[in-house]
Amino acid sequence: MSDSPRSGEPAATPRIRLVDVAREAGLSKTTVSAALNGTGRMSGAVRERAREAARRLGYRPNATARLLRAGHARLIGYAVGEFADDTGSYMSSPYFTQLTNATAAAALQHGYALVLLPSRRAPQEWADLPLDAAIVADPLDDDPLIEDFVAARIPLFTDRSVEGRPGTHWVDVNADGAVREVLDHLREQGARQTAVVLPGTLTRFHRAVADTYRLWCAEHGAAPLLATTDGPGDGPVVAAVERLMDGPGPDALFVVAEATPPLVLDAVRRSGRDVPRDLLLVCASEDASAEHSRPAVSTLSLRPAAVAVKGIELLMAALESGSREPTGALVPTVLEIRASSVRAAPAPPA
Amino acid sequence: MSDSPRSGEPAATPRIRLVDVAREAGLSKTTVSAALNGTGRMSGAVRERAREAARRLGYRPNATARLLRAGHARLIGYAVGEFADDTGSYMSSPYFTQLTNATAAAALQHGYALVLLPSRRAPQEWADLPLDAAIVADPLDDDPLIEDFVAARIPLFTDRSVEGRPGTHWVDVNADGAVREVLDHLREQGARQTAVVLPGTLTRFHRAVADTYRLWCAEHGAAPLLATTDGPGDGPVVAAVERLMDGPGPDALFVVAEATPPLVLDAVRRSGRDVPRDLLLVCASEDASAEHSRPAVSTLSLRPAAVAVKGIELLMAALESGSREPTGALVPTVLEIRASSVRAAPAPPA
DNA sequence: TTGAAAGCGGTACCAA
DNA sequence: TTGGTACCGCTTTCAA
Repeated sequence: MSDSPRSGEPAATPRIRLVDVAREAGLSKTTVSAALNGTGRMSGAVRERAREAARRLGYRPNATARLLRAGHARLIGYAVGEFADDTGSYMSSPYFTQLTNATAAAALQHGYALVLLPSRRAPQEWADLPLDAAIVADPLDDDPLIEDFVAARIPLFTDRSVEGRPGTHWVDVNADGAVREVLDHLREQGARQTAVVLPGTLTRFHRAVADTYRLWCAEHGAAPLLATTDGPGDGPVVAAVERLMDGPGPDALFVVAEATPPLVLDAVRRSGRDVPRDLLLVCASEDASAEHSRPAVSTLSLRPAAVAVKGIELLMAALESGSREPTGALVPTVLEIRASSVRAAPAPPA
Repeated sequence: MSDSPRSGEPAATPRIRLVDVAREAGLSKTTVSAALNGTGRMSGAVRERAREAARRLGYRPNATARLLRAGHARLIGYAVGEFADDTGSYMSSPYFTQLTNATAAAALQHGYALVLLPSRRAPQEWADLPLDAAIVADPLDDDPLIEDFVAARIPLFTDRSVEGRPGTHWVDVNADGAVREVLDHLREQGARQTAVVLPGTLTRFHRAVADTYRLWCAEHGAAPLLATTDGPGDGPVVAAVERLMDGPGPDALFVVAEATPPLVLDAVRRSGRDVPRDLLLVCASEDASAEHSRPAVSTLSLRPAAVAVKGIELLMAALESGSREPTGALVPTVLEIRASSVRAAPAPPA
């Protein structure tokens, strides 16, 4: 119940403080502090004496006290859609895994560490954490978390939905360009009709994809064919593909809902179609398994790592300048063309 | 360069402190603090006056100062093998993704947040963070990170390699039981020889698997057939499986190296074998795609979520009692038997 | 019911 | 070169 070592416990050795070291070394707090931090000017002998005493006592500076003095904790809060939810449907996706990894790496490189936040459950649960900034990946519409951070005037990095608000910084994927690149590519490979599979619950990105898809179809006089999944995960996507393949169907498929590419390939094949002969396939996915299936599956990478790096860059600039001027950037996607979307596979040389 | 608002910047509004609110409300720090925290005894009018002033000024308590007073930050450092490395080969595995998720969720449930740490690069980089405890998932042999935490007397949760050291807590997967369960299952299904695919670089877990495998083979008079991958990721595993399938080969396969199950299935099929007729297959994997392939792939789950929950439990117990008494626990695995490892699939009823 | 003052554990400014 | 002391911002004890 109490923090004081009054209870009848194993009495976790009351932590050694700077004063203890100073007393042991017969020096003052100031001198010992300077000695250990390598600052100040003093004889090598004194410095060594202080260090020796610290070592002997097993002294560890109290990080919180330092932070209080420093005025910042170099800590960035990080929240993702369903993150830290037992279901974890989102975080099992390679996109978010890579985004999280890359964000942590980029932040660390700048001397900041990421704190994993509960995304929805309890609001303001981060209030006790000394956050210098926050990141909300894949925010909901009118995400309360975003409102919280903005209200707290904590520099925030998230998607374009915050564009223009002071203290916010956005990075988004160029959905429009991505969709056009994929559809153009498939058309060049001879596709007459490209069907698209989207998740049932649309994020900003998915809405943009749907819009551009319809637009592109109108521009090219093609009939849009849009399938929607019943939920997240491989199962619903496979089911949607099977539904799409049931009947004459399209001659190209662009699966945007996240799924394991080899599984999509299998689903198409079960309909009796050959890929790429009867159907061209592109998946929006960061899953490395795409390049190891036969045929290898063409993928559209949303480049989570690039999003992370750019976002951290914007955040760092804001943190260093202290400016609340909003900034933002669009990150281009990358289309990796593999065998699954190339109609005329030339005979391999030799 | 400087923290003081001296530079010619947009002068990020000097943060509102408790004293500012007190002055605004015409009260003392003490009273305002009590009012905002809902502690102390005071007239509703005064409390409201304090709150109103805080709201008007947009007051946000300084988390660091609170922590200093509280004596703990409720922060747990978290490091994984190659985590926060641009390569990210490890973290792209569902095992670590789920382990991380579940750990964060469990910690959060106890009021602690996870801080993502750089695993190898710079030692002691966490020294500036007010960590109450640390977690090292998948430590290296004689991991320097572990030595650091132990030396710093920070309660640590990792694998069994630390067994018995004060202040450490371990949770491990029951590798021995897992291997026996899988091999027995395959044997019951008629397998005469089960080959095993392991990663090239063996972790504690993989070494235990190899040992038990050899032992089991000796006990059952079977010839061990062990293949090793050239590196992490799907590619090398697929290559290893292809090598194994080249020739007469075994009649069952237990893939322990992490790979996308449908890809393994495909690799086996390319050798002309049918699964499960010609070859029974079990993969050690947390990948959900296993249940959506045709046939669905049997998996051995190492239960990262259970490991996380148990580990956090041990850590919390230690943190609450202040005891440095080492603790530990073994978590059982789960074998999900699906079509890929059941030889005689009975005709479905009706 | 309210407030003054003493810390929490360091760091940094000066004076000696 | 070294040490005294104020201070980071908040909570808490205790006296008024």
